[in-house]
Amino acid sequence: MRIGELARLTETAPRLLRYYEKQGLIFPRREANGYRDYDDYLVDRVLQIRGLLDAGLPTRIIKQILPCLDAPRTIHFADATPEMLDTLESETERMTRRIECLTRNRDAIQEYLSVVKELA
Amino acid sequence: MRIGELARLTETAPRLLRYYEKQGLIFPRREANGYRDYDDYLVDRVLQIRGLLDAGLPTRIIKQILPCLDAPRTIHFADATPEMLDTLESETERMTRRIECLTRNRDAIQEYLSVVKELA
DNA sequence: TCTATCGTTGACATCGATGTCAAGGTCCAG
DNA sequence: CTGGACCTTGACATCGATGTCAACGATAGA
Repeated sequence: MRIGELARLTETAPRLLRYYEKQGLIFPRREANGYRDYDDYLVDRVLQIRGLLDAGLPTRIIKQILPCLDAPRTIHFADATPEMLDTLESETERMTRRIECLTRNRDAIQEYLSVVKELA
Repeated sequence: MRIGELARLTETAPRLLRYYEKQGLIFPRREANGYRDYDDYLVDRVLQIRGLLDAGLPTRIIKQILPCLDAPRTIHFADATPEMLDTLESETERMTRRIECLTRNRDAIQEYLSVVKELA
């Protein structure tokens, strides 16, 4: 599919799809006329990228994470340098801390909301 | 305490403590000489702010969230306008989506790491 | 008192994600 | 063949969080 369709399917501006490509997150093929040609699986890919971005991860890290999440699961040994494994390990720790912080605060807000509603 | 000590305790540059103040997240008193004077409880406050920022929330939202999380719990009815309750509700939904996305991807990375380690 | 260290404000720079616009090529429907 | 919709690249702008620097005042220890 072309960039416009992917943009509609993922609610992502074409500008950003090109940006994600420049950051090395997606690699569309090209039609003979130069137009980008996106495979269907890139819909999920882009949604995942948006989710991770929204969750606070920078494209630099997402780029390292994505190859590990490909389905069907292919273990990319070539990519699995010790430094990258370290990066991934410390990144999962950061993600866990984020999850805890988000959960704690979300629960506190929800409790606040429920108290306010009860008193209404 | 003064800004330098708070900076050490929270590992946050003084520049940012002033920035958070300008964004309306903290309100230190002033000494007679103009120096900012931070209460002890602001250590936790700043750590919470950093956690929320790191979790992807903008200061604009954090500013609305913080008053709901004060301990001892004081329900600020004056602040609890319907619009703000709406904001908080939709923000908790966003936080839940973030948590799910982070959890899903973290688990996938951890599984990848465990597989790679097993094969090592 | 001198000096190092810390504090103040304000301006300007940077960085990543995103918006916007210009100039031009492609494609298709009328 | 023409007009509108879509694509290309590239430049420049914006926005929030953060870094850095300048010019200056306050503090504290030798």
